[in-house]
Amino acid sequence: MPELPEVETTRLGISPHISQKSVQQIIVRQRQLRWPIPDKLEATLTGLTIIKVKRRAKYLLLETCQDWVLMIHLGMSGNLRILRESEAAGKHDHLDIIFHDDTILRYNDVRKFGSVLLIKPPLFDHPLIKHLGPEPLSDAFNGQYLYEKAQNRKTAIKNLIMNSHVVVGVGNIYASEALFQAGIHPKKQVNHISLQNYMDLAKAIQNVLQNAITQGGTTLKDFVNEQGKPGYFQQSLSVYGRKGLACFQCKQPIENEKIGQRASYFCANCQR
DNA sequence: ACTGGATCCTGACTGC
DNA sequence: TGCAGTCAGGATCCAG
Repeated sequence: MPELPEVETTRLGISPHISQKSVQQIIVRQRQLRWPIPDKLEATLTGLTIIKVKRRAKYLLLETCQDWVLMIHLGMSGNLRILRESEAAGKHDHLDIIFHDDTILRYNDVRKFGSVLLIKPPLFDHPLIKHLGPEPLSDAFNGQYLYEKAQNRKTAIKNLIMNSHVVVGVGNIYASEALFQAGIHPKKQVNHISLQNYMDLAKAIQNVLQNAITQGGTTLKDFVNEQGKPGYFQQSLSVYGRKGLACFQCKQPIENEKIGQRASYFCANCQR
């Protein structure tokens, strides 16, 4: 399930195959995703050239030569692949974008939680982007920032860092991993955490995400890159999915509890 | 303004 | 073997 590293891996993977190419044809097989694929997509995008593939949070932004941007979210089970030649569409292959040189960008999403939308700049005004927090790997995100965001709240720390209005791109897996790395219990109330702990946590989040990007995304569920190949990050997970197994630091069993409706993994001994 | 819960969907897995 | 129930998970929406 794509988190920020998977989306970035996808961006880096598809960009060289579709940049500076013009759209020749679009095939939509299923319009009903998180939001319906707009009816005007085919007429609007056909003939336009993709200039650049950018990313904001977990949204991929395909900028065109005109005033349109194709905004793609992979939801939880979505993936984009590059095909060199036509290949029979599978059950959940909802969209093909075919370029003038026959390269195909194919969108697949089993659970249909993703979205494909057409938007106009300025992007920061778009309702889905307007209220997003800073990118975790940017200078705007640091311990001081997190500390300030926490002051008037009472929620559990794991909920805070997974809130995309606070910071984007930290999903369920990497939230558990970062909290373990920082030695903070996922249920700890956000206004009871010191500035020093927030500085450690911000660093841990950046460290976990950067490592995952370097390694090409996690393959824990069904993530595949632009070539349909899995990532390799799962070997590096310290707590996620390790319920009952020995903590790598202290050998106590890893615990599993629901926090904010999400499965959470932690070491009650190392994380306080 | 903030919080927790419900919600969208399908496939994998568990238990009877 | 079959069937029902549970779970996974991003992010929005809604009610309190």
